[in-house]
Amino acid sequence: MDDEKTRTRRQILEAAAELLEREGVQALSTRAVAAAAGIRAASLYQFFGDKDGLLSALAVHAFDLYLAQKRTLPSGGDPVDDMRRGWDAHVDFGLEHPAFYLLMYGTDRPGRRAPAAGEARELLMAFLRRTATAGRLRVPPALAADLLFAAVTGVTLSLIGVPEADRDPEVSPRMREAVVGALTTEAGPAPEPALAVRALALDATLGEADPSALALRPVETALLHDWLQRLARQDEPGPGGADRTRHEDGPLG
Amino acid sequence: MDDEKTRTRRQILEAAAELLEREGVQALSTRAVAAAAGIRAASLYQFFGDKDGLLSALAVHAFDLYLAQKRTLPSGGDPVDDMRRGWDAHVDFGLEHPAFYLLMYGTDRPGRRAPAAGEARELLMAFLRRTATAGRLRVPPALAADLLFAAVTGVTLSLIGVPEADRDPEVSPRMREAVVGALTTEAGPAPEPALAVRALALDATLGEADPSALALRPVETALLHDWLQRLARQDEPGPGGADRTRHEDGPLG
DNA sequence: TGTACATCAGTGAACGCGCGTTCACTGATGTAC
DNA sequence: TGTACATCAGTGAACGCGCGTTCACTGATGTAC
Repeated sequence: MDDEKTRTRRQILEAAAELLEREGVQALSTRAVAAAAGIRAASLYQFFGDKDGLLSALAVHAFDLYLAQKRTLPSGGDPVDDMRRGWDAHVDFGLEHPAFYLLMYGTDRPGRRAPAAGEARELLMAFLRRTATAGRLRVPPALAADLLFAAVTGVTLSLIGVPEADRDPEVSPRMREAVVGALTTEAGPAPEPALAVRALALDATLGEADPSALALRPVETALLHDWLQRLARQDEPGPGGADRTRHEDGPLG
Repeated sequence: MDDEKTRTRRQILEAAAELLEREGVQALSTRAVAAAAGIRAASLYQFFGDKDGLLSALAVHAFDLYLAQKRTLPSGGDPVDDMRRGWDAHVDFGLEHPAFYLLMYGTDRPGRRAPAAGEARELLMAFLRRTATAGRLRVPPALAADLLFAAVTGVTLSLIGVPEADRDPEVSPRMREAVVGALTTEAGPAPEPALAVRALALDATLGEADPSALALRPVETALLHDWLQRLARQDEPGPGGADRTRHEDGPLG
């Protein structure tokens, strides 16, 4: 019986998803979703509480699809290659399911991000911490996550906004390489890793260690984290060697 | 009398703009806008035809503000520095006027971009063609425009979605430098400009020349344009020298 | 200068619509004796 | 096995609301004679 209810719930969500992809977000009235699912609008309230609950459940459903697709990616050992694959998978998902993507990452209501987006970010952060531990990250994982997020959603949303025939297929790969190049270091035993990279790798490793097993007291560890992050931000070689000094203290930084 | 009508129209738009910034897009009902402007909802139909006309006029108004702010930027001669200043002005505008920005670049209705956005892109393209003529662009202007647009809107929208206190001030400058580095070449008389840069500079200069003054026939000129663009895309030094070969033929390109 | 008329921006009231939501109910299913 | 009862998913109808839009009208303004 409970199984049956779960199954009905899933069927409603699948009908709503189909409607969403076919006619867009604004076609998702309670009546339209109910009709698509073959029930009455009033019945939705037993499953989802109210319309917001329905939309949230739909966003979770969308993230499930997204993460399921991502999970099929083979991990090729090299974290930077994994980053590229993750980028491409993200953009592909957005272009294959634009309505879902807009529900997940669109800007209807900024700040009111789907809660499931938090989980996706946590997965990204975990990946970036591992990358930092491997000494392949130039910047702190949180900053890398912000930059990757901004770049990949910017690319995907702008491609979605353009008719398929008019899309320049180079936009995504070029942005990907520009960002990957700015965030990561070369593979191999790095002939003399920079100070920042070493600080970051240590910081990430420290963060994963059991606090009670460290030779430092908590307050000392916290201070060390702070110092390492400051070192990490201090001297990273910029991509392409562009002159950044004149702009580092602009209105945003 | 016509002046007076124009003035009233402007006052309605300013009231609508204030309402938009104060309460968001969805507060913009015809009744609410009319009340804010001190008139009746029915009167709006004399000025704007219908609600869509009001919103379009509001988007135009927003772009006017945006371009007015951009026009105050001093041009420092160097096109790459101008590109940086333009980036910062864009992000600043978005963070100062988030509701306007969402109306202009948000993703409520992908594809249904405000027509005024086309003018803004044309300004960007003109700037990028000049940059290419100066031999400072690594890629064709249209591709550069796509990349700049995707990156700067991605950064701005993602910053808008985060509470002001939680924003990392490094996100925008770092993305800016990554993209500027990927799109442009170093200043100075470039000790041996790459083939791509020379091809692009020639292509841009050709595009600005009077066709009848050229020694080539139209069909020859068109073919030359094509060849130059192919050369331009063939060998650009990637930022940071990241290994791109394995990914160039991915699902997107 | 004064009067009759035309113009038209703006009004007030109402229309019909789709929406989210509520609620008493029905009828099938499961349970207790 | 049979009967009476409890449960509850789903129903049908209605509620009130805010919305975009329409339209006959008003009254101030400008114009022609």
